[in-house]
Amino acid sequence: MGKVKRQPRGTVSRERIAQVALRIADEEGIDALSMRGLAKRLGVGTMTIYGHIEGRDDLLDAIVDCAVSEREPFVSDGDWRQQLRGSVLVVRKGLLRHPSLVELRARRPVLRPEALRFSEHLLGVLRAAGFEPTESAQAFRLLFTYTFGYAAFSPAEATEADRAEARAALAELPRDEYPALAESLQPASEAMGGEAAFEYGLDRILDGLAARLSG
Amino acid sequence: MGKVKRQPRGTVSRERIAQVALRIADEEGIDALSMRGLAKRLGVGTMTIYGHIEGRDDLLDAIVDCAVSEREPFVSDGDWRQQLRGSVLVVRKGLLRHPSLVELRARRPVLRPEALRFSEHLLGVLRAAGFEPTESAQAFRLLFTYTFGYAAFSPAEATEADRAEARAALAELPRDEYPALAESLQPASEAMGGEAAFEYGLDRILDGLAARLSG
DNA sequence: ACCTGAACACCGTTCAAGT
DNA sequence: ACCTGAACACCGTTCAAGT
Repeated sequence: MGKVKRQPRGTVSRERIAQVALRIADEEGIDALSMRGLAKRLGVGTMTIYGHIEGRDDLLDAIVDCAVSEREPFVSDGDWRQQLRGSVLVVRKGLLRHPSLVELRARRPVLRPEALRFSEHLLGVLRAAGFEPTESAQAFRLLFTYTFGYAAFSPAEATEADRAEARAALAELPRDEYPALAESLQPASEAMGGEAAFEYGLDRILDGLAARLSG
Repeated sequence: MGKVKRQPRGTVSRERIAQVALRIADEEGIDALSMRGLAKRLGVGTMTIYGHIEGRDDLLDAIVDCAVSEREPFVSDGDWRQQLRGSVLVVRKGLLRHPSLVELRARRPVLRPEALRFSEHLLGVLRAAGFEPTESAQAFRLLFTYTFGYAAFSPAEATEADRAEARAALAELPRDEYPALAESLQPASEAMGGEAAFEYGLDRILDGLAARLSG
């Protein structure tokens, strides 16, 4: 295909490759991101990528760096609870903007320095609030797990087709064996949006942590 | 290779295929499970599988059914809090035994009737405890998200090599920029095992939910 | 009826060759 | 120095053929 003109040398760089790869991963998922497809999108030969990126694992690291680089600052105002709540919501916003971060984190631990600033910030707030080091680590894990878990396992990110499929599957269950699920199909229960449900859970977690300090 | 003897007809069935596939998925991950590799393990031609399973998606459904079928019964004794706590721990045990369930759920919603009994049970306990339908759905999502999120994102399931890599990466961070993470490298903070941390978080969530009923 | 090899369109990565 | 086509060992699935 003569359509795609070869770019002059030096046009692709680690950063540019990561940007385009991040876009593909966010839009179509990590599985749909291939070295060959990425090269085609960049207008270069497949092997050109290997001049700037060591391989698929390194490409995923580059994607994380690219996605994390545009994060908003964490919240450092207010009491410890406001800081945790605000900072968790900042990260949630980042995960909504770049859903591939969740998929990437599920595949392997993310140890990029910039990505670790979330851990550092939350741990620092918890320590300053009065939690001992061990409990701070446990509380951080709770908040981290909930934030990433919600993004990974919440049905909210599903398409309308997915939601229709879910409704159909639930409607086919025998009512007498699944009475609570049947009730949850009522409009009142479905009305709750993804953000409201996320904040409900976050507030229960913060209530539970607050009880540890005041008790 | 004449080593692998052909099995007589009818030896493979949907159940047997699912059992072997589940084993591979649990041990090596969903990505390592291939139709070709599975067929080789079963001692049949690749296309024989397609006589019993519609395709890869159907294979994953069959795996879920197989893994869920051996779950322990949920806890129905005690007050609502004991029932929630006990039932969540039953599911956590199942996820530890079959880690591929977590990977599968992360890829797409699981709508198999037996798998939905977890939702049904927890929703029923929450309704009986006095939560309204909408709040029951939110509280269930919180518990579900935490349980699956912990299995997906907790570093506990990592190998010793992974943990060493994590320690090395953390040790290389500039101490003055990551003081709280540096502190968390101390032995006292690392001593907490995966189960203790899971139950810590679960208890904070239950505290937060209890506060909603008593407040 | 049940099983399966060949073929097609993919994939990541190595290697040797092009400019 | 920088880029890349061919090749290798994979993948899921369709199709037509074997028994």
